[in-house]
Amino acid sequence: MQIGEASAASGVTAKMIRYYEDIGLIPSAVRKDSGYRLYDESDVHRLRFVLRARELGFSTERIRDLLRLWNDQRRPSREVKRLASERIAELEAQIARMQALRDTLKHLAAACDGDSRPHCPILRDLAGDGEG
Amino acid sequence: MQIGEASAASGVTAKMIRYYEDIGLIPSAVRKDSGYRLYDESDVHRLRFVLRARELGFSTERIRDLLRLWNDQRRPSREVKRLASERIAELEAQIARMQALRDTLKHLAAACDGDSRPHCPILRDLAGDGEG
DNA sequence: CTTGACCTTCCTACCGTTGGAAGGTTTATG
DNA sequence: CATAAACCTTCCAACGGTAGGAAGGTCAAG
Repeated sequence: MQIGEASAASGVTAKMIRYYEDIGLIPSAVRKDSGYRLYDESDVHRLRFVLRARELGFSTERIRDLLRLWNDQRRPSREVKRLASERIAELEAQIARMQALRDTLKHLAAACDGDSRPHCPILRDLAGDGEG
Repeated sequence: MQIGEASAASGVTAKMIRYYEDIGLIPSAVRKDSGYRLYDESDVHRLRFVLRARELGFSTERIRDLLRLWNDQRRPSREVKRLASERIAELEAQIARMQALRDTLKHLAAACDGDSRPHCPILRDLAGDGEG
């Protein structure tokens, strides 16, 4: 099948398939005489794997690792679990950071009247008026 | 003061100060005969405002809005509060998305033995083996 | 033979930030 | 006065991941 069909079957856009090939995340596709890329079911399977890993927020480099482990029949599941745990830790850290921002903004917003008058604790905070 | 001192006083790198000027987020700095940019306390104050807004994750365009409101003595605080509320909603959405990812990964990681054997529910999920 | 869907490569942009190269200016010191 | 070193200037490129478009080649059906 050509790239369009592989794209439809995998959910990865043709643009991204070419990009993934370009950066070496997936092997170079076989070409027809015309230069068109050709894919088979196993390529589509791999693209779906990449898509799912991206949906879970793994970076390109981590997906590279995951693909390598996927292809390695003798992998220790320990290594896969470690990558997942690292991703979980990243997510926890990001979540905590965002929750802190949200809480700060909520406090500020709660203190702001939100009417037609100019007085505003939000701007006051941004301006650092309560800092030193 | 020159850009280096303004940078140290505000916490915004000289690189970013030039960039903010370039995109019109802050006004063009006055120049010495040598071409060096010159700043005063109010410039530093504005840079700190921008830095704080960025720390809270506001986009450049939102910061543009916030600066405009900050400078407008007749602003309705309603508008500031609305921007903050929008940012809170963005954060809530991002947090929820990341929590969902984290939970999925936690379930998968919990089901993975993490030993020397190759069997791995995480790779199984990524490969979509349980999808159709 | 033409239409149109599909493909190719290459260049551009987004966002916010960082790095570096190549060169000019200012200040302090020998 | 010369020189070093700290500072500044502009310009160009990169990061990650994705998207858009231009200019052109290919292939099937009508």
